[in-house]
Amino acid sequence: MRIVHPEFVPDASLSREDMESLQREIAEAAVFEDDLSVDPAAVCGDDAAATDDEQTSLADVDASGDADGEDSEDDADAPADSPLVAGVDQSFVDDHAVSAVVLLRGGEVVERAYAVEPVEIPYVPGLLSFREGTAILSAFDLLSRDPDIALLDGSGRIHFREAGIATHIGVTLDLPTVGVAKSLLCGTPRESLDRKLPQGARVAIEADADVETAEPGTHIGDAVQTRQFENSDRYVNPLIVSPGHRVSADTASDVALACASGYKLPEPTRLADKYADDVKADVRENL
DNA sequence: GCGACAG
DNA sequence: ATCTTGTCGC
Repeated sequence: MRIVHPEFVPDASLSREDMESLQREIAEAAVFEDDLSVDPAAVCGDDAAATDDEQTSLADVDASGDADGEDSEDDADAPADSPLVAGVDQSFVDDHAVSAVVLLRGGEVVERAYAVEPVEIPYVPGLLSFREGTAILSAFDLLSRDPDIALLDGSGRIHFREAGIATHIGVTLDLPTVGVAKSLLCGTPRESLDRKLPQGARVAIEADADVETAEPGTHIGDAVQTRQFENSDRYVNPLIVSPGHRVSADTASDVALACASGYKLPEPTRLADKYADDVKADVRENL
């Protein structure tokens, strides 16, 4: 898909100082309120408007792609009107980042693409998008159509400068995005997360002194329990969900929960994670 | 100097 | 993220 804001494209050659100032600009351009073209409740297929046919595609998806793999399948027919949801995740092979994007419509995978780009800088908390952003944008460029919304691994607004990877990519592409992280980068939960939360529960995360661009107390995201053990003493840790761009904190969590399918990770992100991992084998050779 | 932080 | 055995639970 097309880059709407070239000035925000992540540049790993920038100084840490310039990266941070760019993030402040991105945060100001970001919209942390709903501006979606779709109904959050219908994002991941069957719901109230439950359709009909269901088939967990397994042998319909193939593979292709090289230093910039791609492969599109136009079969799966889910409600043609339901939103196109993208799941994005990265894996690494030597000094290269593999970004995988999976497109779902009504719960069915309709297209996948992945891109491989050399990693330029090490991982630095708060600057993740400058390390993985190039690969992500390359993968998005291979898609044959534009998603209505995308779920990315990592934070969005829950970030020191409210410009996590989901926000950076969302603003650059002017695409509604949701950040889905497995742990909290910053901010303070309104309630302790050290206890077993029931399935579907959400605990607000508010800005604290670590979030330098927001007034303390601002609702910047939620800890969301997308999955939980029922008859056990053990428990699953909640996911940390936050707005990337053009979605509110509540809607971001609604989307994550609507895409929950029995696993901790929402289906889009879960499938992208698996795809990114599967692709690693093929990528190792073409290097 | 100490603390501290997505993937 | 990545490297890996065993273990728990449905």
